[in-house]
Amino acid sequence: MYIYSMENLSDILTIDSNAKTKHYKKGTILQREGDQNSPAYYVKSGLLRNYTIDEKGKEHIFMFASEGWIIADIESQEFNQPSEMFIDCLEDSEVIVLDSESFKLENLTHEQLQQNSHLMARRIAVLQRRVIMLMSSSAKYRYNKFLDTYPNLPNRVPQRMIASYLGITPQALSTIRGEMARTK
Amino acid sequence: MYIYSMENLSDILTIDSNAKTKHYKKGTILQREGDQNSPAYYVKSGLLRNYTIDEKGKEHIFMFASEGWIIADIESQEFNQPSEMFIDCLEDSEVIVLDSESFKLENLTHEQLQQNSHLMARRIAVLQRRVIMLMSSSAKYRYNKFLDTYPNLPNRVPQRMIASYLGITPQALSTIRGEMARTK
DNA sequence: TTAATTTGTTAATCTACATGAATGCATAGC
DNA sequence: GCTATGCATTCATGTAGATTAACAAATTAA
Repeated sequence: MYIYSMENLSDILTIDSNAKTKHYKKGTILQREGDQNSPAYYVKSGLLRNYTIDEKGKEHIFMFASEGWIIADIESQEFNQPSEMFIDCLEDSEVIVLDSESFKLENLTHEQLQQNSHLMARRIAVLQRRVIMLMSSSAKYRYNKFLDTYPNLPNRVPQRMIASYLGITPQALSTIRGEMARTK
Repeated sequence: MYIYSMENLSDILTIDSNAKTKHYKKGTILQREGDQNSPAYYVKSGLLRNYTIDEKGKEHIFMFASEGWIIADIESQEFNQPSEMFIDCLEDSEVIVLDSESFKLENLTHEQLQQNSHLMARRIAVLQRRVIMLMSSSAKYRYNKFLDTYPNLPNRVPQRMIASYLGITPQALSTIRGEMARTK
């Protein structure tokens, strides 16, 4: 699974000329664990997230995708396996659904492959940083880094989901915020 | 930075026909933080690792690369920035050094780009799993998963480095191993 | 060979964060 | 509009793993 931003919509439409914009209500689940041939979603407006649910029933959020981002389950696409993750809408959203077929590497032009490689390289960079942060930084540090990196998200995303993204409980995040407010 | 395996050497040589095999002694540092134009390394024999060092001077290992793997700093290549990571030899190693120039997307054929995309997709899958594991699993579980996934590495890699890869201290890993040995 | 350095183990203590529960607010459904 | 469900906060308690330190075994250097 990955997310990346694209310069503009015309790029998308050369990938899949059949692509149509769809409107989804907040809370709509676009993809479930177990789905086959999971498509990619380009977000025109609104906000999506993808996440897994572990054995204990706990959600773990990988990524938020707002305007101009693509979100997809790269792993299931690469290995042709049923998806292990969920994608849903945190706001009413306009989304272009890109058929999994049109995203297959065989169907991409040289240019599109290059573009794709850049986007994947960036995705790798983000994931790598996140691994390092999880291994070496406190929850407080990670939260501040999150605020720096995605300054517009905190207004739009419930705190329990930010906590999930950071890998801590909502209670722990609340405590951190309390401390920060007091220390000022 | 990423690592991936390649079917055979001929693939490599079409990428960089000038590539020569070099021999390095155990402990040799191939790349340092701050290096520019970091190349990719194909491991013919031996064992490499890449890692960062944080503000407190602590090492964090991203990956081990044994025979047939490529290791490189994708992030620094993608953004043309000085590398933030180290690469060194854990054993005497035979390595093919692939010039950063020959790895630029502009110089790759359509086939090579496709190949590259597959490898990056896999790398993303691995990193994603690692993020999830760090967020949801105990050190003990992660260690056992590591043993399952890389059964030949524990003999070749010192424990403190396995601990570093897992994101725990050597003492914690030792305790876990002690418990496992006792429980049997 | 001996000395010096690195490695792995064990144990005592400390701390960041989890868990569970109670409370006040906001949001959504009817 | 009222009720019910979900969300954020706070507190009390529990625990995994960090830290510090001491020691034995293995490796490297002289």
